[in-house]
Amino acid sequence: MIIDDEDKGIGFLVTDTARLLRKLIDRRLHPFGLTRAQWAVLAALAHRDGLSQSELAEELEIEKSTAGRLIDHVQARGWVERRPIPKDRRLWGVYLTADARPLIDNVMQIIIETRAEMLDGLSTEQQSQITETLRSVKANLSAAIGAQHHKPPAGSAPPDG
Amino acid sequence: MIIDDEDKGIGFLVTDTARLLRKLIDRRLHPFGLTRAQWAVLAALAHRDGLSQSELAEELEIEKSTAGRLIDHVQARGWVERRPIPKDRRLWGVYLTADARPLIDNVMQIIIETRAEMLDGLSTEQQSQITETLRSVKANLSAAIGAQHHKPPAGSAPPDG
DNA sequence: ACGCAATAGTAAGCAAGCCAACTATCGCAT
DNA sequence: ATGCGATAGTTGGCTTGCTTACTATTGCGT
Repeated sequence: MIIDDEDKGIGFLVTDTARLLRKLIDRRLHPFGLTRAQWAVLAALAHRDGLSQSELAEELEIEKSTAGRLIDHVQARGWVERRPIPKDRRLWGVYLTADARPLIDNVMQIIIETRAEMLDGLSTEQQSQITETLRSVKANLSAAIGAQHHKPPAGSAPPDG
Repeated sequence: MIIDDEDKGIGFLVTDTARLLRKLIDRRLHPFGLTRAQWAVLAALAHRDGLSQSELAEELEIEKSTAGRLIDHVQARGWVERRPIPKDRRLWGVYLTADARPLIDNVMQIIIETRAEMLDGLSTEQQSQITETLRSVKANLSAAIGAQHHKPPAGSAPPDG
């Protein structure tokens, strides 16, 4: 039951790394009035504009409620607009505005620089390996969450005796 | 036509992985009335009991305000208590209660199982590599944040407005 | 002894993430 | 065509995280 420092393990390492990355990027984007999460929205739309909110949520792998609020923020800043989609009145397409374009170019530079700093000292080989490994881990976690979704934890609440 | 994970980069990969991990563990600990972040507090104290709040914050690499609130929660649940430290009246030692011990044993099992699922299919070699690589990345990020700390963003001025 | 900087902890405010519950709309089956 | 389940989006509530600002206490230098 003693937890070894070294054995704090990959979980803590991933968590800490993600937190530091968010902290760093949030600070660097702060002068632009932008957060990392909001940047992800703009980046996704730069890749493919006009996604519906649910498509955006799926793309970013966040809940639709979270996506909706992120869109609120960037829309309030004037970088994005919601347009109704005539075919289905439930849908709202999210589109970048003209204002967003120069912002994206600027921020993209910062992101690229930050990525370089983050990966400083890593060999190309290491970068490929960590990418591949993280993809496996992510897939494992997705599978576990999916399973959790269909069947609630076996040990916790089986009142049927 | 799902957008390729490929060019999203290691940053998004780390972020997504951390988020999935948190989601999974939060769900599995929910029956215990515990979150992943609160578990980290208990785990740290299981490793070394009686830390002050600032020491705990440093150990967990979070801000002391965040740590304070986490302690509030686990204290409210009765798993931890704050004891004044006579030598310095600013300090509060955080100690596990007797109630926490069996909980920790139970949760530890779940954490270990989850870790195994997360790492399923990875070779020992891959596990060592990702650990080492993540440590480098984390160090790079810490360095960047430290630099940011001393010298506010001088080079990158926001585009007017 | 006094004043002042540093440290420990708290509080308030904001963003982001989750979940659950709700409304509106759609589509399909009867 | 009607009604009902499924889907899109919103809202409210909660936790975590950071930042900033505040109080209390300490310790050091003069």
